[in-house]
Amino acid sequence: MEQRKTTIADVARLAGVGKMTVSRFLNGSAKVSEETAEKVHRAIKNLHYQPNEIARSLRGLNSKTIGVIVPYLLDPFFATCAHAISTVAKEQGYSVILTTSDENPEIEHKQAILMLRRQVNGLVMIPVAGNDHLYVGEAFSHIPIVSLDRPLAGPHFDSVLVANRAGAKAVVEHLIGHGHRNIAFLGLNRSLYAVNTRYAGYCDALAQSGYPPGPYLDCISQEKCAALIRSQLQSSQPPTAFFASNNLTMRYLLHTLYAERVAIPRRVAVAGFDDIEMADVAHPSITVIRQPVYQIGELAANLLFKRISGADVAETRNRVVLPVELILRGSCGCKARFAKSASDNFTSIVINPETLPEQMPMLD
Amino acid sequence: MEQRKTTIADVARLAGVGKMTVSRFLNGSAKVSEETAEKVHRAIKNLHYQPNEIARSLRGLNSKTIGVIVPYLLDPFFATCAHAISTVAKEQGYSVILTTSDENPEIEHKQAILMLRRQVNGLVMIPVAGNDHLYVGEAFSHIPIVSLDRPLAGPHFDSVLVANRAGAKAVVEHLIGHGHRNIAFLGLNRSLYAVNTRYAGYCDALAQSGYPPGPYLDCISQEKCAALIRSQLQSSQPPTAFFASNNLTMRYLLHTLYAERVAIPRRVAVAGFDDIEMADVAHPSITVIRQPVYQIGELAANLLFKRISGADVAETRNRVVLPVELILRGSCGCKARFAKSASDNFTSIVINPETLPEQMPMLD
DNA sequence: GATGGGAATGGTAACCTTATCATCGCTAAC
DNA sequence: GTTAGCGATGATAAGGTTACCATTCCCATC
Repeated sequence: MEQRKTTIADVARLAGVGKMTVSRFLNGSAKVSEETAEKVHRAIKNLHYQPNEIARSLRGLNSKTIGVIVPYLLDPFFATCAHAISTVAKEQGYSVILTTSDENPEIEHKQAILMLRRQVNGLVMIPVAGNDHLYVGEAFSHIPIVSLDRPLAGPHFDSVLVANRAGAKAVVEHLIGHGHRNIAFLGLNRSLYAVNTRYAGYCDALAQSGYPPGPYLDCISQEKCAALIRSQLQSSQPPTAFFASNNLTMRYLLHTLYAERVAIPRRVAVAGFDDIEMADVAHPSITVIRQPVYQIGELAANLLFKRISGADVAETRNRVVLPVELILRGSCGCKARFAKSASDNFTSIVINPETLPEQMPMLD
Repeated sequence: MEQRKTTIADVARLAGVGKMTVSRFLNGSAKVSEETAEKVHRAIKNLHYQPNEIARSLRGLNSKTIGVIVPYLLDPFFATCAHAISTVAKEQGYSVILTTSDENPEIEHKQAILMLRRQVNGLVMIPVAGNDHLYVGEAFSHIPIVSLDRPLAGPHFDSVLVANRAGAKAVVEHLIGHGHRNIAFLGLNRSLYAVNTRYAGYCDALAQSGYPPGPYLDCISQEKCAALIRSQLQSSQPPTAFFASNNLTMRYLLHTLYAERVAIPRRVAVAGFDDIEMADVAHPSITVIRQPVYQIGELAANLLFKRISGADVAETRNRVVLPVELILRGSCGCKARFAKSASDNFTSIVINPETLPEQMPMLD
């Protein structure tokens, strides 16, 4: 017995007014007399009427919806971005259609098109690595997109990035300052923008001191990564420091070093890019580059809504590169200490991008 | 120059056929001749036509959309659930409208109603603590809801929970087995279902051995929590073990103990509910109850789609209580060792809920 | 040759809302 | 007393799609 939903017509009938009057009452788009308003209000209450946003979207120009595509929600970095975007959207009265691409170009493409069909007013995405994203230029020719964490080509697309290269350079410089010159790099797939850009910064720092790059450990899986680290430790010229280029590789690294009972930082020093949960309570605490994760998502969302409102936004694309922080803790060889509170950032050095935009291998 | 979007009528005109033929071609709802299909296909390609899902939803009975409400995405537990739900929805061809309630009843209410207005076919939610949720019974009288992590009252609502009480009891029993009898409990707001239920299990275990409950530390903030722990340590009868009832309190606990240089497990033993990232590489590794987080989300989504498909689901409500695992690592006093790989679960004991449903303070 | 029936296709209405224009009643101004 | 103007309200159409029914055409059947 699937009864029909109550509509604005039902309300109008019960209140003894026209549909338009009800609509006006709901949207406040024009004045309704005190008396009529009362009648309509009562009718709405009695019928438990809820306006149909679908019909509203169809009629109007605005679905009040944005799409969000992230690779995963399992990674705290992505989850935090998604949270920030969701929060901004809520404040703006927009709903979020969220999906995960699983770092798979086909899924991403399919989901992006689906969002288009759902008439989203804009899209915030972390584009899948190694995809050319030609389709977005075609399909989203009239709908703004903001990418974050990774650049995205397109005439009216904005990107929010961080000082990957400068940050990596700074932390590796710091390791060099501690006397290290054979520093291993833990990375993932080379097609990942962040890894690649950070690798460049790592090379910058070494080159600046006249050293060659150390070994590049491609951490496809935890097992593979552990094996690579172990073989490095047993080589004739073992690295004296490891630089993990993101939170995942840091986890692999620590896992392996703890399991092998390698003393940090006595035998090998450790530093990473991307702060990880527990980095401050690890033993020793971990020196990292911290990204302003929440702000990245927040800024991306704000840029999108600026485009959506169509205000005074130039037709040129924006690329914002945010500074990062070097958080000096114990694993690099610095004197370790424990934070007194969550907001105590240890020794923190702000790293600004050298240049805007970064002179980095980019996809466009 | 905002050109009108191309519609099914444009396609029909260009292909020289009726709208219905195009619709049939798109949906495969009826046969279309080879020749016509070809014409329509070409027209769609030429015009870059994309069907309007909004219009489709308005006409049909099905928006192919579900709503998801979680308190935060910053907590890995919630993020993992959201990821699982998103994945299932994707497989089912559904889109997800996701929002965060920020553990705020008013936001939750508002967002739930908004989803209703957007004609979602179902809702998966982690209900805000301490809210009676009377409104969902009214508003969602014809739309299925599945709650997870926390129970939700309602005639056609399902819930997915875990063996909170039995799990907490098991891990506290284990601590007692190590000789502890003064065990402090780290909790959050008492209105949180999980905390409350786990506290009951903690009391069960102590009572079973004839011991009174230890101090309840209400960890409102990291600072507050640290202060409470410190004062406990300095009391005349300091606890010899700490039980952290969720991942957040565990983080606070470890942070404080490390900062205070308290030897684990020599001076105090530690165990928790909810596995945390890095628990296996912490120093020592942390004994916890692990919840099947991803499966919770997955199961919740599957239950929802069973309701949506309206198949052979009885009108009675389901309450599923999943088993948890006791992962014995070093912090409880057991002989520590390191996992060889991500899938190596150390010593793991499956804890089944004693009874179904749990005999716990529930909201209905 | 007439008829029945199935396959392919088209026309129309409906989904629910809001923009637009029209209407009505009233007051203010001449 | 007429009219302009304004405020409140209503009728209609449009937004893009699909369910439903009608139509057309052709072949098989008697």
